[in-house]
Amino acid sequence: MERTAPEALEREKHRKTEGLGELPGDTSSIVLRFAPNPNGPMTLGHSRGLSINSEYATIYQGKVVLRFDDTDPKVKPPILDAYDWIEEEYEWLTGKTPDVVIRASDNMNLYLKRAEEMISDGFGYVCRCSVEDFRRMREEKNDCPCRNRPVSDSLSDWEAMNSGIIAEGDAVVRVKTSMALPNPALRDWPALRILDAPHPSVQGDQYRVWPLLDFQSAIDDHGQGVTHIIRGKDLMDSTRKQTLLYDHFGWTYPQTMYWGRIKIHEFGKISKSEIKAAIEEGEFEDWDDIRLPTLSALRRRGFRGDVVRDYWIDLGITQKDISTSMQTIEAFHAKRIDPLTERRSFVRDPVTLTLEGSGGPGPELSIPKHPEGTVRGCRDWTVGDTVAVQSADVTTTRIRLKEYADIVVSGESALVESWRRTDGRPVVQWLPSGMGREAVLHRPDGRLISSEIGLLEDFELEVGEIYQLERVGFAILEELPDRGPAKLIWLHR
RNA sequence: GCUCGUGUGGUGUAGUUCGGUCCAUCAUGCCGCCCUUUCGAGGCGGCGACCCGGGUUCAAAUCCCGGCACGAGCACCA
Repeated sequence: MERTAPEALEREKHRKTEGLGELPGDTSSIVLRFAPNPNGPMTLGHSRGLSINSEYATIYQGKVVLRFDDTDPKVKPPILDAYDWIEEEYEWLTGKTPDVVIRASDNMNLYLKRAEEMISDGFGYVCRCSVEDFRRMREEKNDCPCRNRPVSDSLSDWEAMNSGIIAEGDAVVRVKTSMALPNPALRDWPALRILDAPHPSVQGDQYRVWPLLDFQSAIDDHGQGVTHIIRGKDLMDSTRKQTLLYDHFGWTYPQTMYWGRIKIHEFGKISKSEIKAAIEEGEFEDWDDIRLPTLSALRRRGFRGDVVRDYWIDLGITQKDISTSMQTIEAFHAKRIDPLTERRSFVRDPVTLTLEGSGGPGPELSIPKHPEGTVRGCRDWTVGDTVAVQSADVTTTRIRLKEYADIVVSGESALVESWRRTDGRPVVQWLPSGMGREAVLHRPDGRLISSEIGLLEDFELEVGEIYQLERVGFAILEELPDRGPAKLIWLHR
Protein backbone atom coordinates (compact mmCIF):
# COMPACT_ATOMS: atom_id res chain seq x y z
CA MET A 1 0.00 0.00 0.00
CA GLU A 2 2.80 2.34 0.85
CA ARG A 3 4.20 1.83 -2.58
CA THR A 4 1.02 1.83 -4.62
CA ALA A 5 -0.91 4.55 -2.89
CA PRO A 6 1.17 6.43 -0.34
CA GLU A 7 -1.31 9.28 -0.26
CA ALA A 8 -3.94 6.95 1.15
CA LEU A 9 -1.93 6.74 4.35
CA GLU A 10 -2.13 10.45 4.89
CA ARG A 11 -4.70 11.66 7.24
CA GLU A 12 -7.53 13.00 5.19
CA LYS A 13 -8.29 15.76 7.64
CA HIS A 14 -4.89 17.30 7.49
CA ARG A 15 -4.63 17.66 3.80
CA LYS A 16 -4.64 21.34 3.11
CA THR A 17 -7.05 22.50 0.49
CA GLU A 18 -4.94 23.94 -2.26
CA GLY A 19 -5.59 27.39 -3.60
CA LEU A 20 -9.12 28.66 -3.61
CA GLY A 21 -12.07 26.63 -2.43
CA GLU A 22 -14.80 25.38 -4.69
CA LEU A 23 -17.46 27.66 -6.04
CA PRO A 24 -21.03 26.82 -5.04
CA GLY A 25 -23.82 26.02 -7.45
CA ASP A 26 -23.65 25.21 -11.13
CA THR A 27 -20.14 25.93 -12.32
CA SER A 28 -20.39 24.58 -15.85
CA SER A 29 -20.44 28.02 -17.40
CA ILE A 30 -19.67 30.74 -14.94
CA VAL A 31 -19.73 34.49 -15.41
CA LEU A 32 -18.02 36.64 -12.81
CA ARG A 33 -17.68 40.35 -12.60
CA PHE A 34 -15.35 42.94 -11.30
CA ALA A 35 -17.00 46.31 -10.81
CA PRO A 36 -14.75 49.19 -9.80
CA ASN A 37 -15.69 52.84 -9.73
CA PRO A 38 -13.53 54.74 -12.21
CA ASN A 39 -13.09 57.66 -9.83
CA GLY A 40 -9.42 56.81 -9.62
CA PRO A 41 -6.98 54.06 -10.50
CA MET A 42 -7.01 50.77 -8.66
CA THR A 43 -5.50 50.33 -5.26
CA LEU A 44 -4.04 47.31 -3.55
CA GLY A 45 -7.48 46.61 -2.13
CA HIS A 46 -9.01 46.25 -5.59
CA SER A 47 -6.29 43.89 -6.66
CA ARG A 48 -7.47 41.29 -4.19
CA GLY A 49 -10.98 41.25 -5.58
CA LEU A 50 -9.81 41.21 -9.15
CA SER A 51 -7.22 38.51 -8.52
CA ILE A 52 -9.73 36.19 -6.93
CA ASN A 53 -12.44 36.70 -9.53
CA SER A 54 -9.98 36.30 -12.34
CA GLU A 55 -8.49 33.16 -10.82
CA TYR A 56 -11.90 31.55 -10.43
CA ALA A 57 -12.66 32.36 -14.05
CA THR A 58 -9.45 30.58 -15.03
CA ILE A 59 -10.16 27.56 -12.85
CA TYR A 60 -13.66 27.09 -14.23
CA GLN A 61 -12.94 28.42 -17.71
CA GLY A 62 -15.53 31.08 -17.21
CA LYS A 63 -15.72 34.75 -18.08
CA VAL A 64 -15.11 37.98 -16.26
CA VAL A 65 -17.08 41.13 -16.94
CA LEU A 66 -15.21 44.33 -16.18
CA ARG A 67 -17.98 46.73 -15.34
CA PHE A 68 -17.41 50.34 -14.48
CA ASP A 69 -19.94 51.24 -11.82
CA ASP A 70 -19.98 54.93 -12.62
CA THR A 71 -23.48 56.10 -11.83
CA ASP A 72 -22.65 58.78 -9.32
CA PRO A 73 -21.32 61.76 -11.23
CA LYS A 74 -21.75 63.93 -8.18
CA VAL A 75 -20.21 62.37 -5.08
CA LYS A 76 -17.83 60.08 -6.96
CA PRO A 77 -17.26 61.77 -10.28
CA PRO A 78 -15.54 59.45 -12.72
CA ILE A 79 -12.11 60.38 -14.01
CA LEU A 80 -12.19 59.91 -17.76
CA ASP A 81 -8.63 58.55 -17.88
CA ALA A 82 -9.37 56.05 -15.13
CA TYR A 83 -11.36 53.80 -17.45
CA ASP A 84 -8.19 53.18 -19.44
CA TRP A 85 -5.97 52.98 -16.39
CA ILE A 86 -8.13 50.29 -14.90
CA GLU A 87 -8.20 48.28 -18.10
CA GLU A 88 -4.43 48.42 -18.28
CA GLU A 89 -4.05 47.49 -14.64
CA TYR A 90 -6.49 44.65 -15.17
CA GLU A 91 -4.16 43.20 -17.77
CA TRP A 92 -1.07 43.86 -15.72
CA LEU A 93 -2.50 41.99 -12.76
CA THR A 94 -4.28 39.09 -14.43
CA GLY A 95 -2.25 38.74 -17.60
CA LYS A 96 -5.51 38.67 -19.51
CA THR A 97 -7.96 41.10 -20.98
CA PRO A 98 -11.48 41.18 -19.58
CA ASP A 99 -13.95 39.09 -21.54
CA VAL A 100 -16.47 41.92 -21.53
CA VAL A 101 -16.04 45.60 -20.73
CA ILE A 102 -19.11 47.62 -19.83
CA ARG A 103 -19.80 51.07 -18.50
CA ALA A 104 -22.84 51.22 -16.30
CA SER A 105 -23.39 54.77 -17.55
CA ASP A 106 -24.05 53.28 -20.99
CA ASN A 107 -26.96 51.33 -19.56
CA MET A 108 -28.96 54.28 -18.27
CA ASN A 109 -31.93 53.56 -20.51
CA LEU A 110 -32.18 50.07 -19.12
CA TYR A 111 -32.16 51.21 -15.48
CA LEU A 112 -34.84 53.76 -16.18
CA LYS A 113 -36.93 51.21 -18.01
CA ARG A 114 -36.67 48.69 -15.17
CA ALA A 115 -37.47 51.38 -12.65
CA GLU A 116 -40.61 52.33 -14.52
CA GLU A 117 -41.59 48.67 -14.74
CA MET A 118 -41.09 48.33 -11.04
CA ILE A 119 -43.25 51.32 -10.29
CA SER A 120 -45.97 50.19 -12.68
CA ASP A 121 -45.99 46.80 -11.02
CA GLY A 122 -46.46 48.45 -7.66
CA PHE A 123 -43.16 47.13 -6.41
CA GLY A 124 -41.59 50.54 -6.33
CA TYR A 125 -42.77 54.03 -5.64
CA VAL A 126 -41.63 57.60 -5.76
CA CYS A 127 -41.00 58.88 -2.27
CA ARG A 128 -40.98 62.60 -1.60
CA CYS A 129 -40.25 62.45 2.10
CA SER A 130 -37.18 64.18 3.42
CA VAL A 131 -34.20 62.08 4.34
CA GLU A 132 -34.76 62.81 8.02
CA ASP A 133 -38.44 61.96 7.93
CA PHE A 134 -37.86 58.71 6.18
CA ARG A 135 -35.06 57.78 8.55
CA ARG A 136 -37.43 58.22 11.45
CA MET A 137 -40.16 56.16 9.82
CA ARG A 138 -37.70 53.46 9.01
CA GLU A 139 -36.61 53.30 12.61
CA GLU A 140 -40.18 53.23 13.83
CA LYS A 141 -41.28 50.74 11.18
CA ASN A 142 -43.92 53.14 9.87
CA ASP A 143 -44.99 53.38 6.26
CA CYS A 144 -44.24 56.67 4.65
CA PRO A 145 -47.22 58.55 3.14
CA CYS A 146 -45.92 58.05 -0.39
CA ARG A 147 -45.88 54.30 -0.05
CA ASN A 148 -49.57 53.63 -0.46
CA ARG A 149 -50.41 56.21 -3.07
CA PRO A 150 -51.92 54.93 -6.31
CA VAL A 151 -49.42 53.71 -8.85
CA SER A 152 -50.53 56.46 -11.22
CA ASP A 153 -49.36 59.11 -8.76
CA SER A 154 -45.97 57.53 -8.53
CA LEU A 155 -45.77 57.29 -12.29
CA SER A 156 -46.54 60.94 -12.78
CA ASP A 157 -43.96 61.85 -10.15
CA TRP A 158 -41.53 59.55 -11.92
CA GLU A 159 -42.05 61.54 -15.06
CA ALA A 160 -41.63 64.77 -13.16
CA MET A 161 -38.37 63.49 -11.76
CA ASN A 162 -37.02 62.76 -15.22
CA SER A 163 -38.28 65.88 -16.89
CA GLY A 164 -36.86 68.25 -14.33
CA ILE A 165 -40.00 69.38 -12.61
CA ILE A 166 -38.93 67.86 -9.30
CA ALA A 167 -35.67 69.27 -7.99
CA GLU A 168 -32.62 67.32 -6.95
CA GLY A 169 -33.09 65.92 -3.46
CA ASP A 170 -36.86 66.21 -3.50
CA ALA A 171 -37.72 62.70 -4.62
CA VAL A 172 -36.30 59.22 -4.72
CA VAL A 173 -37.54 55.90 -6.09
CA ARG A 174 -37.83 53.20 -3.47
CA VAL A 175 -38.18 49.47 -3.74
CA LYS A 176 -41.27 48.42 -1.85
CA THR A 177 -40.12 45.63 0.44
CA SER A 178 -41.66 46.01 3.88
CA MET A 179 -41.24 48.55 6.62
CA ALA A 180 -41.61 45.81 9.20
CA LEU A 181 -38.52 43.85 8.19
CA PRO A 182 -36.32 43.12 11.18
CA ASN A 183 -33.26 44.34 9.31
CA PRO A 184 -33.63 48.11 8.96
CA ALA A 185 -31.24 48.19 6.02
CA LEU A 186 -33.77 46.35 3.90
CA ARG A 187 -36.83 48.49 4.57
CA ASP A 188 -37.98 50.15 1.35
CA TRP A 189 -34.48 50.80 0.18
CA PRO A 190 -33.68 53.63 -2.25
CA ALA A 191 -33.06 52.65 -5.84
CA LEU A 192 -32.73 55.85 -7.86
CA ARG A 193 -32.29 59.55 -7.18
CA ILE A 194 -32.04 62.85 -8.99
CA LEU A 195 -28.60 64.22 -9.71
CA ASP A 196 -27.98 67.44 -11.56
CA ALA A 197 -24.38 66.80 -12.43
CA PRO A 198 -22.57 66.33 -15.70
CA HIS A 199 -21.16 62.91 -16.39
CA PRO A 200 -17.86 62.80 -18.26
CA SER A 201 -18.77 59.83 -20.39
CA VAL A 202 -22.45 60.56 -20.99
CA GLN A 203 -23.35 63.19 -23.53
CA GLY A 204 -24.83 66.39 -22.25
CA ASP A 205 -27.54 66.31 -19.64
CA GLN A 206 -29.86 63.69 -21.05
CA TYR A 207 -30.28 61.94 -17.69
CA ARG A 208 -31.36 63.40 -14.38
CA VAL A 209 -32.31 60.27 -12.53
CA TRP A 210 -29.45 57.98 -11.68
CA PRO A 211 -29.57 54.51 -10.11
CA LEU A 212 -27.91 53.75 -6.81
CA LEU A 213 -25.44 50.89 -6.57
CA ASP A 214 -27.82 48.26 -5.26
CA PHE A 215 -30.30 48.84 -8.07
CA GLN A 216 -27.79 49.40 -10.84
CA SER A 217 -25.66 46.39 -10.12
CA ALA A 218 -28.68 44.17 -9.60
CA ILE A 219 -30.03 45.07 -13.02
CA ASP A 220 -26.59 44.72 -14.58
CA ASP A 221 -25.74 41.38 -13.00
CA HIS A 222 -28.93 39.99 -14.44
CA GLY A 223 -28.42 41.64 -17.80
CA GLN A 224 -24.89 40.37 -18.11
CA GLY A 225 -25.72 36.84 -17.04
CA VAL A 226 -23.55 36.91 -13.93
CA THR A 227 -23.67 33.54 -12.19
CA HIS A 228 -21.35 34.13 -9.24
CA ILE A 229 -20.67 37.27 -7.27
CA ILE A 230 -17.60 37.32 -5.10
CA ARG A 231 -17.37 40.49 -3.08
CA GLY A 232 -16.63 42.05 0.26
CA LYS A 233 -18.87 41.08 3.13
CA ASP A 234 -19.72 44.73 3.68
CA LEU A 235 -22.07 44.08 0.76
CA MET A 236 -23.99 41.28 2.45
CA ASP A 237 -27.00 43.50 2.92
CA SER A 238 -26.78 44.41 -0.75
CA THR A 239 -27.26 40.76 -1.55
CA ARG A 240 -30.34 40.70 0.63
CA LYS A 241 -31.75 43.88 -0.87
CA GLN A 242 -31.08 42.72 -4.39
CA THR A 243 -32.55 39.30 -3.74
CA LEU A 244 -35.84 40.98 -2.87
CA LEU A 245 -35.70 42.81 -6.19
CA TYR A 246 -34.84 39.64 -8.09
CA ASP A 247 -37.78 37.89 -6.47
CA HIS A 248 -40.03 40.61 -7.75
CA PHE A 249 -38.72 40.36 -11.30
CA GLY A 250 -38.79 36.58 -11.10
CA TRP A 251 -35.05 36.26 -11.59
CA THR A 252 -32.66 33.94 -9.82
CA TYR A 253 -30.01 35.66 -7.79
CA PRO A 254 -26.40 34.66 -8.52
CA GLN A 255 -24.40 32.56 -6.08
CA THR A 256 -22.49 34.82 -3.75
CA MET A 257 -19.31 34.52 -1.77
CA TYR A 258 -17.71 37.08 0.46
CA TRP A 259 -14.33 38.06 1.68
CA GLY A 260 -13.68 39.96 4.90
CA ARG A 261 -12.21 43.36 5.30
CA ILE A 262 -8.53 43.65 4.57
CA LYS A 263 -6.16 46.05 6.19
CA ILE A 264 -2.56 46.69 5.23
CA HIS A 265 -0.56 47.75 8.28
CA GLU A 266 1.45 50.38 6.48
CA PHE A 267 -1.51 52.05 4.83
CA GLY A 268 -4.55 51.51 7.01
CA LYS A 269 -7.76 52.41 5.27
CA ILE A 270 -7.22 53.29 1.65
CA SER A 271 -9.49 55.98 0.28
CA LYS A 272 -9.29 57.06 -3.31
CA SER A 273 -10.90 60.40 -2.61
CA GLU A 274 -8.41 61.13 0.15
CA ILE A 275 -5.51 60.23 -2.11
CA LYS A 276 -6.95 62.44 -4.81
CA ALA A 277 -7.21 65.36 -2.44
CA ALA A 278 -3.67 64.82 -1.20
CA ILE A 279 -2.36 64.81 -4.75
CA GLU A 280 -4.18 68.03 -5.49
CA GLU A 281 -2.67 69.60 -2.40
CA GLY A 282 0.76 68.59 -3.63
CA GLU A 283 1.41 66.10 -0.90
CA PHE A 284 2.00 63.42 -3.51
CA GLU A 285 3.35 63.75 -7.03
CA ASP A 286 0.65 61.76 -8.75
CA TRP A 287 -1.30 58.51 -8.49
CA ASP A 288 1.90 56.55 -9.04
CA ASP A 289 3.82 58.29 -6.27
CA ILE A 290 5.97 55.54 -4.78
CA ARG A 291 4.57 56.11 -1.30
CA LEU A 292 1.03 55.28 -2.41
CA PRO A 293 -0.78 51.93 -2.23
CA THR A 294 -2.03 52.25 -5.79
CA LEU A 295 -1.39 49.59 -8.36
CA SER A 296 0.29 52.15 -10.57
CA ALA A 297 2.73 52.93 -7.78
CA LEU A 298 3.50 49.28 -7.14
CA ARG A 299 3.94 48.72 -10.84
CA ARG A 300 6.28 51.65 -11.10
CA ARG A 301 8.35 50.30 -8.23
CA GLY A 302 8.80 47.06 -10.10
CA PHE A 303 6.19 44.78 -8.62
CA ARG A 304 5.00 42.10 -10.99
CA GLY A 305 1.27 41.79 -11.46
CA ASP A 306 1.26 38.01 -11.54
CA VAL A 307 3.11 37.84 -8.23
CA VAL A 308 0.75 40.27 -6.53
CA ARG A 309 -2.12 38.18 -7.85
CA ASP A 310 -0.58 34.95 -6.59
CA TYR A 311 -0.11 36.53 -3.21
CA TRP A 312 -3.83 37.20 -2.85
CA ILE A 313 -4.72 33.75 -4.08
CA ASP A 314 -2.29 32.33 -1.56
CA LEU A 315 -4.03 34.22 1.22
CA GLY A 316 -7.31 32.74 0.10
CA ILE A 317 -10.75 34.07 0.86
CA THR A 318 -12.51 33.80 4.15
CA GLN A 319 -15.06 36.01 5.80
CA LYS A 320 -12.61 36.90 8.49
CA ASP A 321 -11.35 40.45 8.62
CA ILE A 322 -7.66 40.14 8.01
CA SER A 323 -4.68 42.36 8.23
CA THR A 324 -1.47 41.87 6.41
CA SER A 325 1.57 44.01 5.80
CA MET A 326 3.63 45.21 2.91
CA GLN A 327 6.49 43.29 4.52
CA THR A 328 4.67 40.04 3.90
CA ILE A 329 3.78 40.93 0.34
CA GLU A 330 7.33 42.04 -0.26
CA ALA A 331 8.80 38.85 1.17
CA PHE A 332 6.54 36.85 -1.14
CA HIS A 333 7.53 38.99 -4.09
CA ALA A 334 11.23 38.85 -3.30
CA LYS A 335 11.15 35.08 -3.17
CA ARG A 336 9.53 34.93 -6.56
CA ILE A 337 11.71 37.41 -8.42
CA ASP A 338 15.01 36.55 -6.78
CA PRO A 339 15.97 33.79 -9.22
CA LEU A 340 15.25 36.08 -12.14
CA THR A 341 17.09 39.12 -10.92
CA GLU A 342 20.63 40.11 -11.81
CA ARG A 343 22.98 41.45 -9.18
CA ARG A 344 24.64 44.80 -9.31
CA SER A 345 26.83 46.64 -6.89
CA PHE A 346 25.59 49.92 -5.48
CA VAL A 347 28.02 51.82 -3.29
CA ARG A 348 26.33 54.51 -1.26
CA ASP A 349 28.23 57.53 -0.10
CA PRO A 350 31.44 56.15 -1.62
CA VAL A 351 34.98 56.63 -0.38
CA THR A 352 37.99 55.81 -2.53
CA LEU A 353 40.71 53.48 -1.29
CA THR A 354 44.09 52.85 -2.88
CA LEU A 355 45.01 49.19 -2.85
CA GLU A 356 48.45 48.14 -1.76
CA GLY A 357 49.65 44.63 -2.41
CA SER A 358 50.51 42.58 -5.43
CA GLY A 359 50.13 39.29 -7.17
CA GLY A 360 46.39 39.50 -7.29
CA PRO A 361 43.93 37.77 -9.60
CA GLY A 362 44.77 40.37 -12.22
CA PRO A 363 42.95 43.32 -13.69
CA GLU A 364 40.05 41.26 -14.98
CA LEU A 365 37.31 40.03 -12.66
CA SER A 366 34.27 38.02 -13.63
CA ILE A 367 31.36 37.91 -11.22
CA PRO A 368 28.18 35.89 -11.81
CA LYS A 369 25.06 37.86 -12.63
CA HIS A 370 23.33 35.63 -10.08
CA PRO A 371 25.13 33.68 -7.34
CA GLU A 372 23.15 30.49 -8.06
CA GLY A 373 23.44 30.90 -11.78
CA THR A 374 19.68 31.08 -12.31
CA VAL A 375 20.55 34.01 -14.51
CA ARG A 376 23.43 32.91 -16.70
CA GLY A 377 26.43 35.03 -17.44
CA CYS A 378 28.92 37.18 -15.66
CA ARG A 379 29.68 40.80 -15.06
CA ASP A 380 33.18 41.64 -16.23
CA TRP A 381 35.12 44.13 -14.19
CA THR A 382 38.40 45.85 -14.85
CA VAL A 383 40.14 46.49 -11.55
CA GLY A 384 42.79 49.17 -11.17
CA ASP A 385 44.61 50.50 -8.15
CA THR A 386 41.69 52.26 -6.57
CA VAL A 387 38.29 51.06 -5.44
CA ALA A 388 35.15 52.61 -3.97
CA VAL A 389 33.47 51.30 -0.84
CA GLN A 390 30.64 52.61 1.31
CA SER A 391 31.80 55.01 3.95
CA ALA A 392 29.56 53.20 6.41
CA ASP A 393 31.50 49.99 5.78
CA VAL A 394 34.91 51.32 6.75
CA THR A 395 34.07 51.82 10.38
CA THR A 396 35.90 48.53 10.85
CA THR A 397 39.37 48.21 9.40
CA ARG A 398 39.33 44.57 8.39
CA ILE A 399 36.83 43.90 5.62
CA ARG A 400 36.54 41.68 2.58
CA LEU A 401 35.88 43.16 -0.83
CA LYS A 402 33.27 40.74 -2.03
CA GLU A 403 34.61 38.16 -4.45
CA TYR A 404 38.00 39.82 -4.40
CA ALA A 405 40.22 40.43 -1.42
CA ASP A 406 40.64 40.56 2.36
CA ILE A 407 41.91 44.03 3.16
CA VAL A 408 42.96 46.18 6.07
CA VAL A 409 41.89 49.78 5.73
CA SER A 410 44.04 52.54 6.99
CA GLY A 411 43.04 56.04 6.06
CA GLU A 412 42.66 56.30 2.33
CA SER A 413 44.65 53.21 1.56
CA ALA A 414 44.05 49.53 2.03
CA LEU A 415 46.51 46.72 2.37
CA VAL A 416 45.60 43.48 0.63
CA GLU A 417 46.15 40.68 3.13
CA SER A 418 44.81 37.83 1.03
CA TRP A 419 42.94 37.30 -2.21
CA ARG A 420 41.14 34.34 -0.78
CA ARG A 421 38.71 34.51 2.04
CA THR A 422 40.62 33.62 5.16
CA ASP A 423 38.41 34.61 8.05
CA GLY A 424 34.99 35.80 9.02
CA ARG A 425 35.52 39.51 8.46
CA PRO A 426 32.50 41.33 7.04
CA VAL A 427 32.01 41.13 3.30
CA VAL A 428 31.18 44.40 1.60
CA GLN A 429 30.15 45.32 -1.89
CA TRP A 430 32.51 47.63 -3.76
CA LEU A 431 33.38 48.90 -7.20
CA PRO A 432 36.63 49.44 -9.06
CA SER A 433 37.08 53.13 -9.77
CA GLY A 434 35.74 53.69 -13.21
CA MET A 435 33.16 50.89 -13.06
CA GLY A 436 30.54 52.99 -11.37
CA ARG A 437 28.25 55.73 -12.48
CA GLU A 438 26.40 58.18 -10.32
CA ALA A 439 22.95 57.12 -9.23
CA VAL A 440 20.27 58.14 -6.78
CA LEU A 441 18.12 55.60 -5.03
CA HIS A 442 14.65 56.89 -4.15
CA ARG A 443 12.92 55.11 -1.35
CA PRO A 444 9.48 55.60 0.18
CA ASP A 445 9.96 56.50 3.79
CA GLY A 446 6.62 56.98 5.48
CA ARG A 447 5.30 60.32 4.35
CA LEU A 448 8.63 61.24 2.76
CA ILE A 449 10.83 59.98 0.00
CA SER A 450 14.45 59.47 0.97
CA SER A 451 17.19 59.57 -1.61
CA GLU A 452 20.57 57.96 -1.33
CA ILE A 453 23.40 58.99 -3.59
CA GLY A 454 25.96 56.48 -4.69
CA LEU A 455 27.80 54.68 -7.44
CA LEU A 456 25.94 52.11 -9.45
CA GLU A 457 27.82 49.35 -11.21
CA ASP A 458 27.84 50.44 -14.83
CA PHE A 459 27.43 47.07 -16.50
CA GLU A 460 24.72 46.27 -19.05
CA LEU A 461 22.22 48.60 -17.42
CA GLU A 462 18.75 48.77 -18.88
CA VAL A 463 15.93 51.10 -18.01
CA GLY A 464 12.93 49.27 -16.57
CA GLU A 465 15.05 46.38 -15.34
CA ILE A 466 14.99 45.24 -11.71
CA TYR A 467 18.33 44.60 -10.06
CA GLN A 468 19.24 43.26 -6.73
CA LEU A 469 21.67 45.77 -5.35
CA GLU A 470 24.02 43.65 -3.32
CA ARG A 471 23.57 44.08 0.41
CA VAL A 472 20.96 46.77 -0.22
CA GLY A 473 17.93 45.23 -1.85
CA PHE A 474 15.83 45.16 -4.99
CA ALA A 475 15.36 48.29 -7.06
CA ILE A 476 14.21 49.21 -10.51
CA LEU A 477 16.21 51.41 -12.83
CA GLU A 478 13.80 54.12 -13.88
CA GLU A 479 16.03 56.58 -15.69
CA LEU A 480 19.46 56.31 -17.24
CA PRO A 481 20.23 59.73 -18.63
CA ASP A 482 23.30 60.49 -20.73
CA ARG A 483 24.20 63.17 -18.26
CA GLY A 484 23.50 63.23 -14.57
CA PRO A 485 22.77 60.47 -12.12
CA ALA A 486 20.75 57.37 -12.90
CA LYS A 487 17.44 57.08 -11.07
CA LEU A 488 16.73 53.97 -9.05
CA ILE A 489 13.40 53.31 -7.36
CA TRP A 490 13.34 51.11 -4.31
CA LEU A 491 11.33 47.92 -4.59
CA HIS A 492 12.01 45.97 -1.40
CA ARG A 493 14.80 44.27 0.48
C1' G B 1 -30.45 50.84 19.01
C1' C B 2 -31.77 47.18 15.08
C1' U B 3 -29.70 43.66 11.53
C1' C B 4 -25.81 40.75 9.65
C1' G B 5 -21.02 38.56 9.88
C1' U B 6 -16.39 36.83 12.10
C1' G B 7 -13.48 34.86 16.38
C1' U B 8 -7.46 28.78 15.76
C1' G B 9 0.16 30.92 17.60
C1' G B 10 2.88 37.76 15.87
C1' U B 11 0.53 37.27 10.75
C1' G B 12 -2.25 34.32 7.15
C1' U B 13 -4.48 29.59 7.04
C1' A B 14 -6.14 23.80 7.53
C1' G B 15 -9.48 21.23 10.42
C1' U B 16 -15.73 22.90 12.25
C1' U B 17 -20.72 20.17 7.42
C1' C B 18 -20.83 14.00 9.61
C1' G B 19 -17.42 15.04 17.79
C1' G B 20 -12.57 10.62 18.61
C1' U B 21 -7.22 9.10 14.40
C1' C B 22 -6.13 17.10 16.80
C1' C B 23 -1.48 17.09 23.65
C1' A B 24 -4.26 20.78 16.40
C1' U B 25 -2.13 21.62 9.62
C1' C B 26 0.81 24.35 6.54
C1' A B 27 3.14 28.86 5.41
C1' U B 28 5.25 33.16 7.10
C1' G B 29 7.51 35.46 11.36
C1' C B 30 10.88 35.29 15.48
C1' C B 31 15.34 32.87 18.10
C1' G B 32 19.79 29.68 17.72
C1' C B 33 23.29 26.88 14.83
C1' C B 34 25.42 25.29 10.00
C1' C B 35 26.63 26.66 4.99
C1' U B 36 27.85 30.91 2.08
C1' U B 37 30.56 34.75 -3.54
C1' U B 38 26.05 40.20 -0.51
C1' C B 39 20.92 40.23 1.10
C1' G B 40 18.53 36.21 0.76
C1' A B 41 17.94 31.24 -0.21
C1' G B 42 19.08 26.38 1.68
C1' G B 43 19.93 22.67 5.93
C1' C B 44 19.08 21.57 11.21
C1' G B 45 16.80 22.72 15.87
C1' G B 46 13.52 25.74 18.76
C1' C B 47 9.24 29.40 20.09
C1' G B 48 4.17 30.09 19.54
C1' A B 49 -2.92 29.25 19.05
C1' C B 50 -8.54 26.63 19.37
C1' C B 51 -12.30 34.40 22.50
C1' C B 52 -14.64 33.36 27.58
C1' G B 53 -18.12 30.56 30.74
C1' G B 54 -21.45 26.72 31.26
C1' G B 55 -23.82 22.23 29.19
C1' U B 56 -24.26 17.39 26.39
C1' U B 57 -20.78 13.18 25.93
C1' C B 58 -16.58 7.88 27.61
C1' A B 59 -14.67 11.90 24.24
C1' A B 60 -15.63 18.94 22.04
C1' A B 61 -11.63 23.51 18.00
C1' U B 62 -15.91 20.72 16.14
C1' C B 63 -22.66 20.05 18.93
C1' C B 64 -26.09 23.24 22.40
C1' C B 65 -26.89 27.64 25.60
C1' G B 66 -25.14 32.27 27.47
C1' G B 67 -21.60 36.05 27.34
C1' C B 68 -17.53 39.01 25.27
C1' A B 69 -14.62 41.20 21.41
C1' C B 70 -14.04 42.96 16.59
C1' G B 71 -16.05 44.38 11.79
C1' A B 72 -20.01 45.82 8.51
C1' G B 73 -25.02 47.64 6.93
C1' C B 74 -29.20 50.76 8.46
C1' A B 75 -26.33 57.12 2.51
C1' C B 76 -30.44 60.76 -2.35
C1' C B 77 -21.61 56.64 -1.85
C1' A B 78 -19.50 52.53 -4.38
